[in-house]
Amino acid sequence: MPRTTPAPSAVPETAGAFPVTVDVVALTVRDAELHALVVDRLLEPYRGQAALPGGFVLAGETLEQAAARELEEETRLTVPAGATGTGPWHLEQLRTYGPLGRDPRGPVLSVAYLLLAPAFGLPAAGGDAAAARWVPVGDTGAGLAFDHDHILADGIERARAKIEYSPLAAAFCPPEFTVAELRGVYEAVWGTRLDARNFHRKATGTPGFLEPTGRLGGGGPGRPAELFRLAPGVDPSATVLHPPLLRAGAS
Amino acid sequence: MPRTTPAPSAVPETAGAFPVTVDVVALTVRDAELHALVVDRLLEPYRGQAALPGGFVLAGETLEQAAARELEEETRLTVPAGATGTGPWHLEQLRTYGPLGRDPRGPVLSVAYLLLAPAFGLPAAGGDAAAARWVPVGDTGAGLAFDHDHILADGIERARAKIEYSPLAAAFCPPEFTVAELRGVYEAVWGTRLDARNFHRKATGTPGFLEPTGRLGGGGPGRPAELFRLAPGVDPSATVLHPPLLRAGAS
DNA sequence: AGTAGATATCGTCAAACTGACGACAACAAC
DNA sequence: GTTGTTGTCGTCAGTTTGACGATATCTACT
Repeated sequence: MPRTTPAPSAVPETAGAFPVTVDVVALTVRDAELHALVVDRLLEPYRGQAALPGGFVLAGETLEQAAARELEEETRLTVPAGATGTGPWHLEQLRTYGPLGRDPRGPVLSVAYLLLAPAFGLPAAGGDAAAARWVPVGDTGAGLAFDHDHILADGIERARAKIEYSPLAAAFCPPEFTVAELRGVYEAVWGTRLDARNFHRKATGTPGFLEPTGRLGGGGPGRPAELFRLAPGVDPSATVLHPPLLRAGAS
Repeated sequence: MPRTTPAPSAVPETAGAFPVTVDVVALTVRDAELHALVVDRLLEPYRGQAALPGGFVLAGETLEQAAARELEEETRLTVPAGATGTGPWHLEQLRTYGPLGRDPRGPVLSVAYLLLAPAFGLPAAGGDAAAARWVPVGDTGAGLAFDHDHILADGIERARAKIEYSPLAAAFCPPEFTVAELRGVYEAVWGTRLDARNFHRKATGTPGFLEPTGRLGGGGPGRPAELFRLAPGVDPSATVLHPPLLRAGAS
């Protein structure tokens, strides 16, 4: 029964209603290289092609919930609660794409999320995904479905820029880590080499960044390194690194 | 006539469809103070209350088109074409809010845009707005409709952070401007005072930022200042200021 | 055990940058 | 002209940066 007299405070009928998807740019550092998480699509469109994990937002859920659900369904990776806070794992909104010209099914809006994960998160396919794997971002022109190449590039650039001014690089590390591990993250994300001595001085000398645990982390060859954790009470989304850890570049 | 056999490549029926609005955080610098653009709502909900300009995205338009259309309808401010490029006016996506718990009409997604405008843009009410005006952002707790207080705060923080590392402050200025005008933008956006001599040294000494025109801009008392324009070919969205113009702060 | 190789951490030093501020130039108002 | 105001150039000490030497402490191998 169509309602001819809409309630005084209803959404106007001229407004469009759009299907909304979430897509996740999940990044990690494995073997000193930055990797992104991709799945092989099991359904049309782009069936069999690689794509970012993601899917439609269901009624009654938030965007963050949809992002976490789709990620878990398709890759079995579980974002810990409070991953927008301190420590390993970090989930933040990247930006919104669409609705025109990006999905053959019609106008679809996609809200992209950026996830920074430690290397111990190993994916396993599920849901609408035939396979899930980490691929090095160096494999350029990944040939992803939809506009996911573009979204992935935006996510990588966001990550590269953000670790300059925020403690977010620690989101790639386990809860306790050495300065060398942290330096490895910067080197992998930026694709550059950094001087170990200067990096140590800057990282440990930046107030509100690292907190020593007193313990040592051994294992490999060489002198054992001191273990650090993120300084307590830091919001990695806020810009707190003064001075910032700038990428070498124009000057 | 309901379709019982959906096309193989159609949006699944379990997917929700959401009304989508765009809201614009428009900022300008007037009388050495940062101002935001607000309108008084003519329609329910929140009728009569102040809000950010914005409205529903219509079928067939992009988000940027919807943002520009709503801004023009409600405030008569026209965003010049290519405002995502160099020069005065700058429009960029801020982030997406919702869909739960932010609109009494139900789940509505809102894509917020950030507009940086020169002071010569004067609004006039129209469309669904009873009034349109610039209000100083210092008037805290503006009491805007929906979650617009939150969106406005996010937009202001984005602007404050972005002028540190990008030439975006010039988006508040006319096409040609003096170093003092530019300094006034920084002082207004950050709410601080800057040393004119050191600012002049940094602004003119940063490669890829300012380009002298050779002409002088006179008028007021004191020695006439040299006119500059933005260096050609800069993408204000890209991080190009090396070293950045950091806010004074922790150190 | 002893040595070689690797890594972590601390120092040193010159160049660049920053913030505070003096000095002078070039205008308007009187 | 004198005064007040603003723009631009210099100076100077303290800080930060980048390059790199030196030493500590581990593993691996002979």
